[in-house]
Amino acid sequence: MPELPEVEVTRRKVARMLVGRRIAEVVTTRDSYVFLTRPAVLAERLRGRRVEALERAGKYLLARLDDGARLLVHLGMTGELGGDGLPGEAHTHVELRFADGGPPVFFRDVRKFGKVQLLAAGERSARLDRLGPDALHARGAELCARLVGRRAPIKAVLLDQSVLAGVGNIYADEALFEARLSPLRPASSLTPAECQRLAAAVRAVLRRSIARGAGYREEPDDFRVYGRGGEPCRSCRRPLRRVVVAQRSTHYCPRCQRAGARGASARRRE
DNA sequence: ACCGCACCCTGAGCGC
DNA sequence: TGCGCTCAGGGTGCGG
Repeated sequence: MPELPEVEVTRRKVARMLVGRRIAEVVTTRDSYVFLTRPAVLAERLRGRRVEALERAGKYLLARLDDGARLLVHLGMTGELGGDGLPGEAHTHVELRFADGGPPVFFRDVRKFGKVQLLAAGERSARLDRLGPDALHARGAELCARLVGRRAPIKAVLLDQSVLAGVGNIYADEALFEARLSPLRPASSLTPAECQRLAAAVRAVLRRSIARGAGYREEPDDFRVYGRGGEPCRSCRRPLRRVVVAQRSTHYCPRCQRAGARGASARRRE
């Protein structure tokens, strides 16, 4: 579930309970899909380390440790990081206990699509290296450059983390609506002006969501098109459409987001 | 290099 | 109540 806004809100919240504290003990469940670093190794290397900072790269969280190592966490679809978990609660995979005796921090993930990995000091991560520019600071020219040669629908390409890191299914739909671009447009057909519009829309929808405190508690009303197939468009009142693009549900207004945004009607006005 | 698809895992909601 | 089905906001890896 978490896209960039949820991850950023989590980062800000968890930074307060993590940064500056020394890890005394690590409790994990048995090895599973979520552990890119074996639980025993993770526990051994984290013990005694102090957390210097909690950073975000796209949808990844990175806890920087005092020995230069980094703890990488991805929340997948259902991952949660926080201090309000119960020890031994189902789906809790990691519990960090601290030397100060204060409240522990938990990593939970029902579906186990999340990931935990310890990167040694200076160790590179192919996952991180793959990421494009952070979507929160998307720039039109950068976006445009990455759409060259991409014939897939712009919606599908926006989900590619090497294009813009952090955009997921919800905010891809929201940004395309805001930019008045059809999700079905071949990515490479976007003009520089449209790339600018889209980059600005991506930044805007992400920032608004962070400001609202993005999360599961978000009001359905906060989304303009996502999950609203069949409902009237807020702009033109005609029904929104739900289609499947890149195996993901995709919501848009066929009238406000025309496939030929640079089509006949747009050209006629020029 | 790009694209579509299968797959990873669990729970919620729905029709019967 | 229970069963079987579909769906879910993540990413990777494969073959074409």
